[in-house]
Amino acid sequence: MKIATFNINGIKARIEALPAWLAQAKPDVVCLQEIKSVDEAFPRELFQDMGYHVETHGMKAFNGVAILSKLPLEDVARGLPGDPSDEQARWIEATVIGTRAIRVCGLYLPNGNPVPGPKYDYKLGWMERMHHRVQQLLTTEEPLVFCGDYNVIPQAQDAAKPEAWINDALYLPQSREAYRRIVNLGLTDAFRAKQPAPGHYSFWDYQAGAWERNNGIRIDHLLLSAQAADLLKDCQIDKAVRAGDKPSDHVPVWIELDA
DNA sequence: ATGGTCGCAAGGCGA
Repeated sequence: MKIATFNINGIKARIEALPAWLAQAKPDVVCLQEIKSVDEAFPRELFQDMGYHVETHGMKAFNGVAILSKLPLEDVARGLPGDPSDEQARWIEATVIGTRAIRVCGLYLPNGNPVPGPKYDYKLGWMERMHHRVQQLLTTEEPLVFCGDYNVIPQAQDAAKPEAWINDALYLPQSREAYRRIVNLGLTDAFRAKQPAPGHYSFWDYQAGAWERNNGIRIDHLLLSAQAADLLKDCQIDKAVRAGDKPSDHVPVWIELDA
């Protein structure tokens, strides 16, 4: 089973590039972030016609996540538990029914800039809520995949210019510590496990020729529970997508599971 | 230190 994560930065802007990538990469499951659309405006028929079940958790203009799956989805849940006042659409879960059931969580973790301020406080609070949700799900002992745009650069080797990020919410020690606390619940960073060499990125800013200079960062991650990590066969970044027509500033990252 | 570029949606915010 091939499971991908892709921050598309707006479904309207990616209405051609996303189907083109799906047709070429043929993932079984895709978690999308920043659909920037309400559920009613999401072009679900386009993806249904390509053989995907479509579950969205959108909102007007910003954020928004979705899961596309060629396999049936069960027990869909929307929103990260722990704060009923949180109206931002950043979390969706579903169980994918393949040869075995896999719980897939698609997430769009808050950016957190500028620091300090309420946006950074929201990021850290959101990460604490995610820590709690991961703890809860781990008790099920199901294979779990937590994938999405984490807006965290885990280590210096995950940035072309780590020194440029030292005061940024994506790389501050507190951000990386909160990320590490989640990983240390017992999750495996699929890409790091399969591609230990530095210099692989999933995001290049639109500004200042970041792509042309390969000034990237790795912030899109697939974290696997032990039961899912046992099934891990491969993990790749589809870097070439960034050089395509009208690209997102992120590229897809995917895993192949023996399931 | 600043500005640089996109997307959404129709002015400015978010990244």
